[in-house]
Amino acid sequence: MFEVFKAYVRRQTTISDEELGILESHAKFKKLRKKQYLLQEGDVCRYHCFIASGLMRTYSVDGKGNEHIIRFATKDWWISDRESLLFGVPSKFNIDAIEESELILFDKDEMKVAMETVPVFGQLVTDILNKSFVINQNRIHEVISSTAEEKYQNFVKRYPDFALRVPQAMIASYLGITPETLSRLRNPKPKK
Amino acid sequence: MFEVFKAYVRRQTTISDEELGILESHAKFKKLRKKQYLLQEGDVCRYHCFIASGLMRTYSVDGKGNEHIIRFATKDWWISDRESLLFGVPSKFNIDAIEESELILFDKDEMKVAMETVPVFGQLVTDILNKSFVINQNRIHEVISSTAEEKYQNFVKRYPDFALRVPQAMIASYLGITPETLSRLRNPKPKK
DNA sequence: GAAAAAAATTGACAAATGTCAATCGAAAGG
DNA sequence: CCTTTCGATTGACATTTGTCAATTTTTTTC
Repeated sequence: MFEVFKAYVRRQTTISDEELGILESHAKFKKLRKKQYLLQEGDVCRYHCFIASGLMRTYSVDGKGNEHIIRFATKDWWISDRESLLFGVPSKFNIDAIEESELILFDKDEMKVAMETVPVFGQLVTDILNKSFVINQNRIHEVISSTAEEKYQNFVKRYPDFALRVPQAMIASYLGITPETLSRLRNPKPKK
Repeated sequence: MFEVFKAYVRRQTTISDEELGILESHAKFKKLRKKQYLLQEGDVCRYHCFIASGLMRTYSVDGKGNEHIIRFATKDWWISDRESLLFGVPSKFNIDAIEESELILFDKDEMKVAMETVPVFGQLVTDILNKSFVINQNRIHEVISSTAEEKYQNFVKRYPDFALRVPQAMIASYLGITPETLSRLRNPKPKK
């Protein structure tokens, strides 16, 4: 399973086998079935998680029992609750598997060591953080400036893969609309 | 003006006067009157900007001429268009001064040098990035899961200062609602 | 492949938010 | 001090989106 991670890192940086070995020495592995939790609300997030295969989501559950998905993540993406991880506070979110998934976990402290010991990896992680920031910024922009329909169109364009693999109700949740509204966007009334 | 920046850095890290001197050697200064641009849509953002005083905003203008404010920033905050800065692409956003502002600019490349030469500063900047990520994540969560009223209440609670200094129409724009809707939230119909 | 469960659709209606125009009030400039 | 401009409010109405319940369709499980 670590091969996926190696390939991922090699694709983005120039790194030696020795260095990859160091990273592997800090890694733990985990397999999740559909619907299994990686993190539950109230828990403290301890790991930076790399997805070797599968499909995951991060979401909250509000007072009325409604789920709000803030993020999907799939192969070659990282997932964690950064707020909980960074500040050691209980997470507001749940993370679970939409599809059976294989994960590579790096403990918070070991991650720090790994990033310092293998600077190219540290740089890679910082680059990811920068890109994630930009992606979030753009999502904020979209969500405050677009109609439900535009949001859905953009979602399909940006994440065609998710549009196929994720149940519609979850996409609606990610977009901040109800499943019924999304269904109606997709099946407009015949115009006459 | 650099004193504000020094105080800011000293508050967050242990840093020597020599190191602060190095940082100063990379800094440029800029003063903006109300409504003056720091960055205009289409331009490439070249600087990391620290706000020594004043109040700034980042926003886009859509096809209908409507503004969408994605961020306010004030004293001791950083502002830039990270996407444009990072990737060298034309910015989708405008940045201008809501109030007369004093800025300290660090050119992209010089910033990199500064962060490497003064590691505590580098760490500080990375920490800020991490925190910004978390703030954005929380904003996304809020905007997909809250009503207009909740968003406004949270805004006032989180940024009481902005709530006083920023015109209501801009707050509405930040929240992704119309000024009329915000006005009505604030002045509910007498109930009988 | 039948039964059960989950997901998506649809209808009728309610609630929230947007649009446009008019008015009011405050404050900024000459 | 007056006038002009900008910001905020309000009303009437349109549009979008949500809610709830009933069906239909698809997928899963045995």
